[in-house]
Amino acid sequence: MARTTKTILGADGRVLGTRAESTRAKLLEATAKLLGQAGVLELRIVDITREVGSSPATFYQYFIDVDAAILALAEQATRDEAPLVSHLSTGWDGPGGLQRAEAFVDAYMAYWDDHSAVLRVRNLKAEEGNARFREARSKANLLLIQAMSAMVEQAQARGRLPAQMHPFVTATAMIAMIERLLPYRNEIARRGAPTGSMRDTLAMLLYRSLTGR
Amino acid sequence: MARTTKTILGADGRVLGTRAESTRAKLLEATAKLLGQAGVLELRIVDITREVGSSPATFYQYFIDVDAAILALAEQATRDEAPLVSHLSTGWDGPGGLQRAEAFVDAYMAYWDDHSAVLRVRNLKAEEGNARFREARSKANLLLIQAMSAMVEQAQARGRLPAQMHPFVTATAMIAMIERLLPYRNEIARRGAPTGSMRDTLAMLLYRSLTGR
DNA sequence: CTCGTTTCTGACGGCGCGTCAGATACGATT
DNA sequence: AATCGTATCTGACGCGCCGTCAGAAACGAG
Repeated sequence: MARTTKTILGADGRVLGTRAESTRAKLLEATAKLLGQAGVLELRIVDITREVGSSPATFYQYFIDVDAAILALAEQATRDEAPLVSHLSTGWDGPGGLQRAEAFVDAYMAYWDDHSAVLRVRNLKAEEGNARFREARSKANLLLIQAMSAMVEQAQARGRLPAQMHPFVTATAMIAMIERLLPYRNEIARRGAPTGSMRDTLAMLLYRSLTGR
Repeated sequence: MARTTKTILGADGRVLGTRAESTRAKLLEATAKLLGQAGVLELRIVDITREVGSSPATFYQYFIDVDAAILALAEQATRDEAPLVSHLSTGWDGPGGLQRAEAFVDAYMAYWDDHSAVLRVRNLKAEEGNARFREARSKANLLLIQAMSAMVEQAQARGRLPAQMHPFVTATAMIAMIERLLPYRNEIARRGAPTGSMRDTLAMLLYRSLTGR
């Protein structure tokens, strides 16, 4: 296999110069911005190019379609997710375990806030059966799920969690829960739940389900 | 407030005759079908009407836009979700509690399978900030969340769950977890997790988090 | 069979899509 | 500084879907 340098390519596979790279970056930025303002369904390539002051034809020099651009953004998000694993790999046993769970929830919430629009679309497409996006999602969560699985296995070995809990499934469920609950935040606030109760509850649920304590 | 009979109305608010009602139903059915086959992003009104063998103009006699049709489908799904509450209202304490949790998970999975495409779009639009869809989602889950909240409160009163777990947030988190995990099913299966391990794990997580046992 | 009402549709202007051939900007070379 | 080859950009086009309207067709009450 050829060594993969991180050279960025255009839609036709050509290597990009500096000017082109900057244009591509601007297009991605505009895509992310519009995705956040309206929904995916309203996203128009014309609007993206208008945003950066160029022509629709330019867009197609960098991405074969909108999906390709969104996928690039999703991969960017994946890179930002990796550092979160540091909150898990230390383990949550012993004193201060719950605090570490809370720190993880905080970090995950911040991460999600930064990328919510893109992650939403990534997950939608993954669920709709798009292989590329499903792959992107798997890859993004892999490290976290592995770390959480290890926590479950350890808790099971110590007899704190029942054996019929499948570590991988449990870990995936935890990610699912936290991923999904964040969009509900406003709704929960509207119900009059005190600020921070979401963080505390989520941390507690993770802590209990992963360590068995 | 006037008594609301379940009269179905057209896009202009007129009362529909039998012929019209059947056309409307066919359009909804076609919408659901296409939504399941491809994604929302590929859903074309022309295709819906082609499916039914009528003209695009007909569609607009019943729904002001695609969203209106999807919303109607979502409300249909809401009606189908209500019976699930019977699995919760009996409580999961005492012997056989875990089995009841498993029965609930089974029922929820069946429900989700029937409506996945519509629910996916409903949730996407809700998360993107669409008020009508957010309302539809709240309403759909309300009964389940209330029942789960009551379970948490009871467990807290008995000292089985910590007080800092907010009942409403916990309940919402449980719904979020189960809702979200289902689309991962294939992926989980691909990882080699045994059939049924997802059901068992999910049931165990719900059981532990709601009853504290 | 007639006629008023309900329901359907053909046809149209508008707009975004994706593609091409040609225009423009760049920067290396002399 | 002028030239030239290449990298990058764009105007313009044909296509298909959108959403609307005026008129056509189907219905059913009498």
